[in-house]
Amino acid sequence: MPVSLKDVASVAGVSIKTVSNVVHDYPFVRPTTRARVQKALDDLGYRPNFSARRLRNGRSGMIALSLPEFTPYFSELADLVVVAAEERGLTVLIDRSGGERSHERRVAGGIRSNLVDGTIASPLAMTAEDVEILRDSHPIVLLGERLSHVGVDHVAIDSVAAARAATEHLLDLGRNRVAALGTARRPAGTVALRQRGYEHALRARRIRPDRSLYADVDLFHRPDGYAAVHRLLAARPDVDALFCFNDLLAFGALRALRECGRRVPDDVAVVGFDDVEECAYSIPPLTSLAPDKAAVAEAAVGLLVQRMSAELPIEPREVFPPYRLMPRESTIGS
Amino acid sequence: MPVSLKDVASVAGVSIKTVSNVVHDYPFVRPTTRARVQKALDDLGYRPNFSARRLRNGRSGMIALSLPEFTPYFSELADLVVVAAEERGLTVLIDRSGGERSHERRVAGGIRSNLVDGTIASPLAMTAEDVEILRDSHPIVLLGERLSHVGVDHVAIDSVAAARAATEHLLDLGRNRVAALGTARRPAGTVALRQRGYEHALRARRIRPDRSLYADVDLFHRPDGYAAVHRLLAARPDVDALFCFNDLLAFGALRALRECGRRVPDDVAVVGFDDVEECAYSIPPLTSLAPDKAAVAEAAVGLLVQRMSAELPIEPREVFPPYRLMPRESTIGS
DNA sequence: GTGAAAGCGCTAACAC
DNA sequence: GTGTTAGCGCTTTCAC
Repeated sequence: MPVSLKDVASVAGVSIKTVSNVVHDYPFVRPTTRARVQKALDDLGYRPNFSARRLRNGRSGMIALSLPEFTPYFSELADLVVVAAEERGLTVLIDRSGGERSHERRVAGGIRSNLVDGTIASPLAMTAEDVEILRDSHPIVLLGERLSHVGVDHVAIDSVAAARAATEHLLDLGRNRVAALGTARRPAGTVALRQRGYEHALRARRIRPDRSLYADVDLFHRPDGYAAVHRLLAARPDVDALFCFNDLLAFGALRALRECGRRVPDDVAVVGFDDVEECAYSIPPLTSLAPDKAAVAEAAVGLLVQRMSAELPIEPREVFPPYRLMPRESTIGS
Repeated sequence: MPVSLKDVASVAGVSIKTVSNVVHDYPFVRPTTRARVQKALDDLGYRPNFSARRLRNGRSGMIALSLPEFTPYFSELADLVVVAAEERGLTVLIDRSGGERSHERRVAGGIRSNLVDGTIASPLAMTAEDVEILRDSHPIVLLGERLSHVGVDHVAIDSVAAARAATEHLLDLGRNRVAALGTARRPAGTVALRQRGYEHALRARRIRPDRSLYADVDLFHRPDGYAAVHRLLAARPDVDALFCFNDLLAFGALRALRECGRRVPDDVAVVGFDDVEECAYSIPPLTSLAPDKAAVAEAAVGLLVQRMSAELPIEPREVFPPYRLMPRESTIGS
């Protein structure tokens, strides 16, 4: 049975305002009154009604974090976003969009816009137009590079440079048949950028990108990496290195390589992307391109908070958090 | 700029009620009126204010899912809970408690109680008393066995029987120095139950549980399994099997075993618990006790929905979803 | 078919 | 120091 301020007020024999004052630690309340009200509060088990509060003052103190799914990378990121938000007194409402455009749209600016004060979204399927519509009505910060230049705040590492660094690490090892795992028939967003970085690295060494070394996938999960590497090895048994566009693909790849009798890194060196915790425990441990996830989370929350509390419109900003390569045994042996 | 029903009404030249009727697809609205209102709705970009709606009709259509952290098991479970809830038209607000008691209490029945219609919580630190206080004021369903018999709905596989089955699998393989990885100085909750299942299995084969085969941990993460197995091997180099209380511990264990030159499963067979996706991709793939996670999620949401919509108080119920052992190469070779 | 108005619980401006 | 009151946006009788 919900208890309202009014209930407490009548029990304590004071007005609703006095109860409100006590609840909000308003200093100018006579100590005896305060004690009496506090007792009534405790006895009745009063708890503020957030909907009413939000309706009244227009803020909920909550932000939404919309993620396609709870894979390791997004889980680790969510953890950090929650922490960063808590430091600012904000509660995070986490939403799993399933990568569906309709859901992403709804979440980002629609249904929730009157529930949360702002949204951090990692869109998979949302289009630039979707975002355009939303951004004026609701503070929003985008994670990942898919919709760059769309006029909203943006947080993502420089994917091209990072992919290039990962590929160069393999080339520096003397490998010259480096495959790219995670490409797509019609590359877009993140995939396109990582592919570009890979190609830049090759070209800088005067190596011609070779279509037969591109392993396409539908999703970025372990089974996709597994299946793609089996196909790749059938077509190009001479491959000597693998740049995987994320770690899950790499884990699937490690398994496929092992099944095909390839030693890692002796026969094939493997680099992943994201540096999820699992990298340190795979066999062999996976060298991975590590985005500074804490910096990503911090930047996203920071930008969003600024935007939420801004009086005037803010120019869209772009933040590129740092990254670094974490070398492990999948490339440098043990 | 938020648009209210009133705004739409004045633009469409009708009353607020008519707009509401259109928004709610109330059938008895003259088509011409409906069209005019719909146009105003679209032009102004009306979106309902959820706080107001909730304030008015007492329900938010949201449930909270409170998890200690976003580890693989909880992430997979969260995915399934979101899906199960969506099927019932509910939105899930996911909360990361960090395993802190104060946070768990707040979430479970406190701060959020007026924001969500019910809560599914997987408590790590919450005590029985905490739950007692909350359960009458707020629909709640608990995941995991830690607080059994506390008078609230409960969903958890039979941990004792499941742990026993996992241990028996190792014994059936002819191993007789089976260590338990994941025990604690002061076993409680899940740990106590899994330990008991392990001991039951041993005793049924007339094997005396041996303290030196208990590998204690602080947390259930990969590094804890890794460190504990290094200690275990130092003390008991003759161990020939490992029952790990969760998969992450097992992944840490696999790595430690490999570093110590133990072959899996030839020298040491390893069983995990939870059957997270990673099991199929570890090297070797990990045999694991697989709770039916979809059934857990389904049961949790189902119980909660019943409770939320109940007129009369419901007796606390306990649901034990099925589980099964998923044999893989970490015990049965390849 | 549509309109007017009360009231959900809260906050804040304004009285006293 | 404390009380009164308007009104946030919505739903829902109850009139018309």
